[in-house]
Amino acid sequence: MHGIIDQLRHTRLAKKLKQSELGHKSGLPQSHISKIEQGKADPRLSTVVDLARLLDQELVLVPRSMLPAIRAMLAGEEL
Amino acid sequence: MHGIIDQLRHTRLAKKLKQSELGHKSGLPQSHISKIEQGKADPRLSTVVDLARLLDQELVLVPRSMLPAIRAMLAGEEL
DNA sequence: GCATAATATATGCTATTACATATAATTTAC
DNA sequence: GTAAATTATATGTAATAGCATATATTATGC
Repeated sequence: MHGIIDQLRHTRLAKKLKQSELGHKSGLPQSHISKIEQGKADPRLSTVVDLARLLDQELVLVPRSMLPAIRAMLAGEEL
Repeated sequence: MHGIIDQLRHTRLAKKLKQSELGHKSGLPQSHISKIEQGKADPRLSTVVDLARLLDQELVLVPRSMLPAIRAMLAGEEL
């Protein structure tokens, strides 16, 4: 689970956004963003979807068997 | 958000699993599975990740720009 | 070093989820 | 049609997320 949260945090940093800015956009207090990013809160699915979208990301459900192919695709995009 | 939940429900049906079976595997009561599947509860991220894994699925965070490519890939897999 | 910026921690309250259990309603199979 | 299977709804409790606000701590920039 905290793989997704770590990725969200990584993306926030890459976009040079502060926790307080993301909090403001999402309606959550900066302190709660901090808790979520540190794995100290288990956020609701809707909260994670909202945060992801604010960072131009989407949560997708995929068959586990396709994970390698999808990861390869994402890795290629990063280059 | 309920796109993911709908997909989970669809996957459960495709695997011919009952709500009570999924509930038992996940430690959640069948009644709560029902609520989640109907969008009447906003489950925690960890709950959704657990349910997904029990159905051989994974939640993945992807750049929105890559959604079409990933969806195309997933569609290909279904054939 | 110091001021400022940013994040982490604390406290408190409300609403909701998670979970238990029971039962009502619907669907399925014969 | 009816019984059995399955899902939906109800009630209750405990734990926690969401949210507000404040402040402590750490990081950054000069």
